[in-house]
Amino acid sequence: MTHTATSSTKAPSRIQQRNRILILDAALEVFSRHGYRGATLDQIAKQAGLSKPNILYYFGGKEDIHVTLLNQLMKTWLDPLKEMNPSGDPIKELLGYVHRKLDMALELPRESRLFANEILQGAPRMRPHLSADLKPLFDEQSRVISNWMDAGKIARCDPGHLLFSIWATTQHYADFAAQTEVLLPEDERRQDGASAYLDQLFIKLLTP
Amino acid sequence: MTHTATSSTKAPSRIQQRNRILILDAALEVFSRHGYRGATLDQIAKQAGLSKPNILYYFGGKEDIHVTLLNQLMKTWLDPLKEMNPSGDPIKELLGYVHRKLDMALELPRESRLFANEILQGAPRMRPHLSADLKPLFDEQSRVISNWMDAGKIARCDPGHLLFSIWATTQHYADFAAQTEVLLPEDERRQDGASAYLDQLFIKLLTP
DNA sequence: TCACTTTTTTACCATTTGGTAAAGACACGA
DNA sequence: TCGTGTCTTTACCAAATGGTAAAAAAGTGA
Repeated sequence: MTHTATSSTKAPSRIQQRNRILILDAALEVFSRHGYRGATLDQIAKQAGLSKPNILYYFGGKEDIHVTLLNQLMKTWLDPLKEMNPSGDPIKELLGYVHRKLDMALELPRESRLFANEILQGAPRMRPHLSADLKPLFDEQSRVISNWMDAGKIARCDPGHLLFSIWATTQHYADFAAQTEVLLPEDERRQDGASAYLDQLFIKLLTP
Repeated sequence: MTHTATSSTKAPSRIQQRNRILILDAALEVFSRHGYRGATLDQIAKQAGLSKPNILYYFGGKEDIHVTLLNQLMKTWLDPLKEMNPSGDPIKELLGYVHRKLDMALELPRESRLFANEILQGAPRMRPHLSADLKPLFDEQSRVISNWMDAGKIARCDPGHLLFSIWATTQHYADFAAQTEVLLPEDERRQDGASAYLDQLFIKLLTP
């Protein structure tokens, strides 16, 4: 067998685990900055502190690394949305979601940019995931929000566009950081500002 | 002289104008999809229907094309923000801005993606522009909004984050179109939905 | 310690990529 | 129709890129 690394037969060794993580971390850095086409194996290798052939010992190729990263991302990316509890207090649940999303954007900006890059490029490698994983969750949570509106617990608005606006406003702080860094003086750049503003924005929208 | 095309000496001929536009249009298509590093001159040449050396007859190189595109973009990109009138009705002015931005995102998605790509990559070629052109305008309009709040004409909130959220929500419809296409059924994908939702969102935020 | 497996390195390779040189084709006024 | 400047093509290049083969080195269990 060419390389055992590809998930198949037996348990991965200590060193295998370490290096795969090293590579994926380096790849995340590079792919999230330059997109799939713009990233090179040499960049990833250098960032990981390994040689290019060594990287190809652990992964089948450039695309394999990218796909692995995307699969991994899809899990963590959807988690905050799943945590929304239909029987909780609607406004609290939605604001909680906003905060989890904002925290994620600020703590995992590379993941956010990786996602943004993939979508910007037309989601060539991710569309199946979007249909299979995101779409059902999106529909389900849209229905939950709709039910809250029907029950008069929150003001009526389009649930889909509501979710879009939550994604847009939170991810903006990760994806457009290069812009906000220019526009906001350093002392105004803390999380508090964004967090307080988004609270205000969505509380006003949702309060009946 | 190697090529007269570089803006210097004399007036550009008919064919020169046509081909430069052809090239810039093709480059916009390619750069906006793949980012600077991911785009290739061959792709641009093919898209433009010209040979690669022919393209290099009109532009100094790959970077020259990208920079030209970015300069061009900066103008049209800032226009909607400039049109906000300090002595008009605040809510009407701000909603007008939201609509102009949304229209632009929907009519010029390639420009929006070009911008997003550049910022995602850390704005390596655009940071000077941001500081020189966007920052002053951002500060000025933030002050205008602040004054409206001081006068009690709109509810108080952070003007900077307000502008961020307008940018985020409107550009989302261009930059993340690949995602919304998966999530929204075709008949719900018209502009009306987004437009009505954003109206609601920002009216509620701004009404005192 | 020794055989055997896993990991890493060295040396390549074909293709792609940004870019150039120079010869041709073309337009157009005199 | 001819000459001169504009535009386009052909034929290249050196470097970068994704990837491979095979040998060398490092581990590892008996």
